[in-house]
Amino acid sequence: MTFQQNLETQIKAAVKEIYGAQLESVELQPTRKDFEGDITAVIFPMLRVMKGNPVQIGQAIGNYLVENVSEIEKFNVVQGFLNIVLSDSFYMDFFNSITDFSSFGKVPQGSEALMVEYSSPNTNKPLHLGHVRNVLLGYSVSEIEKAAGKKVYKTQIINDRGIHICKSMLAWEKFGNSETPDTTNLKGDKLVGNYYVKFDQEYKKQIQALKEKGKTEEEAKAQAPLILEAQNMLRKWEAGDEETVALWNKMNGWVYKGFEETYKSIGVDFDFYYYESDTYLLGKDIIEEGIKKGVFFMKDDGSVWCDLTEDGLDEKLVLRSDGTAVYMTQDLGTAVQRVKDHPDVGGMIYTVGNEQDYHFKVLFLILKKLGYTWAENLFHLSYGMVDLPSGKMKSREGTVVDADDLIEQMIATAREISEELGKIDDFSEEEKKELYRIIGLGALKYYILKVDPKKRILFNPEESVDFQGNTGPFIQYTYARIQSILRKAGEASTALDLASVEINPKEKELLKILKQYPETIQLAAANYSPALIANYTYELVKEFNSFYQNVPILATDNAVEKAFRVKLSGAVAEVIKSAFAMLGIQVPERM
RNA sequence: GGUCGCAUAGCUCAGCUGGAUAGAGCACCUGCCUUCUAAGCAGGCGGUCGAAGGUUCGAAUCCUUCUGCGAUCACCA
Repeated sequence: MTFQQNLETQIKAAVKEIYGAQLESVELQPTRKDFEGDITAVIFPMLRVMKGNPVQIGQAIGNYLVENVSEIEKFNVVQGFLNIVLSDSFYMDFFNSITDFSSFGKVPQGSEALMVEYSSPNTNKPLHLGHVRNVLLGYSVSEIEKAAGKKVYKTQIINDRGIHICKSMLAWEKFGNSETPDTTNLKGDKLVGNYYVKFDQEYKKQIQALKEKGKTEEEAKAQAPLILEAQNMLRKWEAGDEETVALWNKMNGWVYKGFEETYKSIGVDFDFYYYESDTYLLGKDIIEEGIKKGVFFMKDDGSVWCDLTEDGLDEKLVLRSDGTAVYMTQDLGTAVQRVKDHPDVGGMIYTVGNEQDYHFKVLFLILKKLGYTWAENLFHLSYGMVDLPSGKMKSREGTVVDADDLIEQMIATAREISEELGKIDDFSEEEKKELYRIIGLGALKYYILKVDPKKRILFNPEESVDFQGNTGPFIQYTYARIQSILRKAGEASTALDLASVEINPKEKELLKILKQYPETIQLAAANYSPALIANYTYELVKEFNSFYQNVPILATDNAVEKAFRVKLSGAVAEVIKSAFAMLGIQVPERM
C-alpha cells in the first residue's frame, strides 16, 4: 500500500470517527508551492456527505492525522484545503530505501508483448523531418512501455512495392547511366530519391507535349509513354520477371543501406522489419472469414464491404471487385500475421500521422468485429504534422527538411556553441565529435518530444532549436555538472549514517520530485506520452540547479551533510540519465 | 456538407482524473562568475485561457452552440 492510499484510509477513518460519515473517496493533490505542506486534502467534496464548516472539518481531520499517522508532522488549513506536512524522516526513509537509482521506477518485464510500429517509410523518399518526429515518438514510446514492464517489439513496414517504386526504377534505367551510390558518393536513398523526382519531371514534360497535341489533361496523363512503361514494369515485377526483380533488389538495397545510416545517426533501431512486397497479398483469407462471420458482405459487382454505419462510420471497402487488395485489406492481413509470427503479442501501437485517424479507427473496429482478443489493445499513436513557416513540406517543391541535413545542422550548431564556451578544449577530436553529436541530437529530440504528439509542430529552420532554457542541452548540462561533482567527491563514504542528516527545503523538494518518478513512468506509459517524461525531467533539473547554486555540496564542513548531498546529486543524475534514455537522448560526462 | 483534432503571455509550450492568486522557456529589463561547469542562478515585465451560454460550492479543464486553423470522408497508399 502506498503512502497516499494509506493516507486516504486514515482520512476516511477520521471522518467516520469524528462525524460518523462515510466518505467514498478523498481528493489528494500535491500542495501548491505558495503554501506550506507536501500533500493537500481537499475538504469541499466531503461536504456532500456531511454538513459543517470546511475549515473546522479540516482542523479536526488534521488533528486526528497528526496523532495517528507517524509520518505526518503538522498541518495547516487554508479555506477548504488541508495542507499536510510530512516529516523529513519520511523522505529520508524513501531515499535510503532506494539502492540503485539507475533502475529506480522501472518495472520488471512482463510476459505480454506489445508491438510498436514506427517509421514505415516509402523507399522512394529519403527520410525527412516528418519521419524524424515519427521515429522519435515510436522509439521513445517503446522505451517507456519497456520501463513500465512491457515486452516490446519494435518494427516497421517498408513500402517497397507498387507503381511508385517502378517509377524510380524506370527513371534510373533510362537516365541513370549506371550510376551507383559508390560512383556518385551519394547515400543510396538520396540517389533513388533523385530518380523518383527525375521521373516526375520527365513525365510532366511528356504530359505537356501531349497536351500541346490536343490531348486533355487526363488523356495525357494516361497516355504518356513513361507511365505506360512504368505500368508495364509493375506487371513484370508482379510476374516475377528476373531482370526487373534484380533491378528492384539492387535499388532497394541502396535505399535500405541509406536508411540504416540515418537510423543509426538518429539512434533508433528495430527488432524486425515487414516488407510490403511480402505482405501485400495477405488479408484475402481474412476477407473470406469475415464474410462467413457476417462481418463483411459482398455487393453484386463482387466487391466486399464492411458496414460500419451503426458505429457512426461509413461503409468501408475491404476488397475490390476485381478481387485485389486495398490498403485496408493489407493492414488487416498484416495485423493478423504479426500475431501469428509472435504469439505473445497482446497489443499493437501504430505510429502514424493524424491524417490517417479515420483509417485506424476503421481498422481497429473491424478487427474487433472479427473477434480478435488483442484487437482491444490497439492504439494509433497519432501525431500532428511538422510544418514549416512556408506551410506544408512538399518534396516536389523542394521544401522538405531532409533528416540527414537537419541532424548535421544540429551538430554544427552544438559545435559552434561548445567552441565558443571553450570548456572542452582538452578533448580529442574524436571526443569532441561525439559530444557535439550528443548535444545536437539531444536538442533536436527534446524539442520534438516535449510537445504533445497531437499538436502540429511549426518548425522554423532559421531560428532552429534552442540550447538554453527548457531544452535538451540544459538538462544534459546539469547531468555533466553533477558528474563533475561526483568526480571531485571521490569515493563516497558509505559508512556515514545519513538518517541523522537534517534536510533543507531545496533538498526536500528534490526528494519529493524524485519520489514521483515511478508514477510518472506509469502515467507516460498509460498515455503513450514522451512529453510527460520530458516535462518531469525538466522539473527535476530546474530544482536541482536551484539547489546546486544555493546550497554548497562539496564546500560544506559537515561530513554527513556533504555525503548526503553528493548522494542526492548522484541520484538526480541517475534519474536524468534513465529518463533521457526513454527519450532516446544520451547524456555527456562533460560539456 | 458530415466526422475528427487543435486554439493558454509578443513567440514556443506545461497545466494529471474539475479545486487555492493560470505555470515554464525564449524575447525584453535588474542583479550574480577571487567557492563545486554562468548551456546556470535570483528577480522584474507580460494572460478577459478563441467567443458566448450551461453544469458545479468551484471550470483553462466537463456539456452545448459559434468562430478560426488543420486533417479526413477514393475500387490511392
